[in-house]
Amino acid sequence: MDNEPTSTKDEGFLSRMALNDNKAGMEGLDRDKINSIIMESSKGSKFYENELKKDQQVNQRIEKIMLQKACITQAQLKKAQAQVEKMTLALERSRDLSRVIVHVDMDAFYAAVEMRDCPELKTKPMAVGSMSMLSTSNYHARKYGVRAAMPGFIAKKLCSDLVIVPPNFDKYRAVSEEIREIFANYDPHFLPMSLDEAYLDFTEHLQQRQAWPESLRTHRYGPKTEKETPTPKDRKAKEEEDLSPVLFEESPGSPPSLHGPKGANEDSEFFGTCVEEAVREMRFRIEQKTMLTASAGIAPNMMLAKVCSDKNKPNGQYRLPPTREAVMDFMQDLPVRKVCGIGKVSEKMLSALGVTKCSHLGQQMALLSLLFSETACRNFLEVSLGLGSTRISRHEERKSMSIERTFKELSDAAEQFALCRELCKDLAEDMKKEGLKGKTVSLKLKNVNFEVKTRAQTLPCAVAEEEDIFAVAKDLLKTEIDNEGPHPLKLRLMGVRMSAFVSSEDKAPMQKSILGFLQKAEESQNGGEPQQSFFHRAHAKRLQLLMSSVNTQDEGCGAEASGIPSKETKESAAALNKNGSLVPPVLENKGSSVEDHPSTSGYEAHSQTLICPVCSSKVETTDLNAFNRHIDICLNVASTNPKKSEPDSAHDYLQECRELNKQRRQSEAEEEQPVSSGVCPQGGQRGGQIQKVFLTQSDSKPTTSQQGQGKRPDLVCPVCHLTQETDDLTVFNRHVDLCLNQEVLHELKGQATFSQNPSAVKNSKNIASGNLPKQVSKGKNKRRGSPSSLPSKKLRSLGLCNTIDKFFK
DNA sequence: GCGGATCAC
DNA sequence: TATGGTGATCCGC
Repeated sequence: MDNEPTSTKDEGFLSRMALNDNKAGMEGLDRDKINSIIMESSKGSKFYENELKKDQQVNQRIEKIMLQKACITQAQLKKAQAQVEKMTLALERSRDLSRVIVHVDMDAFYAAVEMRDCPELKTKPMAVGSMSMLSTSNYHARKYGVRAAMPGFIAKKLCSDLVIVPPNFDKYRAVSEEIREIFANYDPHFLPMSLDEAYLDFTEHLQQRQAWPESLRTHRYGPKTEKETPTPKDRKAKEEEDLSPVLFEESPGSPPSLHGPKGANEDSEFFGTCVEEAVREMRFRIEQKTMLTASAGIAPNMMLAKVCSDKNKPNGQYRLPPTREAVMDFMQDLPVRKVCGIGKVSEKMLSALGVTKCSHLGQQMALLSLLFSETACRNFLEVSLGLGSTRISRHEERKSMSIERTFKELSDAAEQFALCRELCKDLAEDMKKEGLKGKTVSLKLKNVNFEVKTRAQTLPCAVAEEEDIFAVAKDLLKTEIDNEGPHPLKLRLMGVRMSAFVSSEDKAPMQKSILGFLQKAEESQNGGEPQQSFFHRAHAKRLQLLMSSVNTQDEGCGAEASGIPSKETKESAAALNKNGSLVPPVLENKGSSVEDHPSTSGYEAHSQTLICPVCSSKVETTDLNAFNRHIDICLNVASTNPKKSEPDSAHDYLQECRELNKQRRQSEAEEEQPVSSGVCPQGGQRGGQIQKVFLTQSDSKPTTSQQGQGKRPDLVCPVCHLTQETDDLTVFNRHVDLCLNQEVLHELKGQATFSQNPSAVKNSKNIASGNLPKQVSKGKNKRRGSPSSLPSKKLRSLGLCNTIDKFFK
């Protein structure tokens, strides 16, 4: 192995460095020449060296599995094969071909938008990005091997005429909104994967469509299309002729043009009732509205639809018939790399085992099941059978939020701390915008050799304030700096991430009006202090639970902005250099630790007085446990609500409170600190406990005795906006419940009605996925388990059967 | 829970 | 001159 001819190694390494012709528009170009240019441009750079290193690591992984493979006995293989067959049968039985899933993907999206808005670009090879990194390129540039994720300076070597346009994400977002409006007409619950990509379930639409008159299936040419804007702002007129030919002079696999002279009418186009016609119609409308083209794949599940959308790109579509035969046929020669979730590394590892096509996966399943993890194998088997998710579900709550920046070498510790603080500040802002609080803070560092390191710490309770985040990140950074000994850390990237969010509450932006309302009520209760109280949070949580069915401003997934901010970041780094006003944190850090920061010296509530949300009386304790007990007593009702009241989170909360109090007592017990920022850091947790106050319908608290607290202001229902003649929260809650429920019911009914009428579908797109008919989407629609997992340790220690048993269980 | 790695966009 | 940012997941500790 060590003396392998270098050519072999280079070849392997190419799979990492070189151009991958996986993307559309890369057919028939001089690969060797392109690759040699890429390699020449990279050779000797730190980046290149690091890639080489990573590639060697992959090679070692491969060596390992090859060794394991050599140890596998016939008996093991035979047993595995039997299991595979059993599993295959089970999967086969569960095969569902009844859904019509569509994956839509805009063609060279960013580049296409720029070309649309700047006609001179249309004839030129161009890309969006910077000299450091390109986001995407047009098809003209792709002929030279210029592609997304390639540094601009290398792209320039491949194509000296290349025009590089800086990205304009606001514009792309706006266009994305336009296409999403169209998506919603076909599936109000469509799943956006990024600005330019989405999955749609056409099944329902097609059922309705069968009964539609032709008029509903006729769409006019012109940028307006949507009935709401019959304005004659015909920007199209001028550019019509150079529109579609411009982007793609020759669209290789394109089916009949969208502009087929099908319609009798010159200025409109008819569409049939079948899937292909419906999808063609959707793409037509996208093009008329945005002057941009899209490609689509139609298949019985998401995995297949995604592959299909690539088949006739650009400006084309491909339908895979919903029969087992067609599916298996389709998978037969499909390269594994085409499947979402199988990347460069997995491809290489599989390739070492002779697996390059999806059919090989099926053939080698027994072997694979002995070499890869359960998760990976399950995925392999499903892929080999052409199975995938048949139900589209919107993403759940986000699990992390982060910010990172790349810059020119940064070695000065003071500057590093200053940068770290800046990142924490920005992150805290973002967290607040979404009302998030997290317990885990991670610091990410990349040194000038491109080596990446992450360090994390989990707090006993959730935080969101800049100071709290920084206190942790700073310590993590300090440790790394110290570890580097006398040498400085030479960084090229720093990032901060928050995760382990406590709950979904406090999604303030979704319901400003209600929160505003609550804020008011609460301020008066707290004597005007704009402090987030239990009252506030519990209300917010409860209302949100109810409102979540009405509100789906789910932005879908992140990863929408693959920004190329190198310029910006360099500037900001430079600014940091100059910014003498920043206290050099390294000094203040000397010998310091968390204790230096009052805001983090204890995570407990510092308030000396806590107000019970039920009886509104002051509870003289800082012990959250005691306080909770008080509330429990106040409540004195069984939480009978069957709705998921997140008992876990309540449990966690109590646990943490215990932990906190223990810590507090253990540490300097007498050191009483003032309230830090007015917001109790762990407040986010409380919803779990408090929420039952408001979720409990049978909650027949006699009086809640706010009377003693002075007159509560008039309570105005945030739904019906009527003042309620009561100051009893329980009564008021019941009223809001009724109002909300009615509204939800109304919305639901509305949807049922609207769905008969295509023009109104849009109106119902705000029905939350939470109200979808129960969908047991078995897999996440996201990336499926990384199939590239190393063979499990169990296997390495020869316990081969262990894994496979679990896998087939 | 942590850290490295892979993957998608 | 020069190789990104964000989020998710998996695996082995």
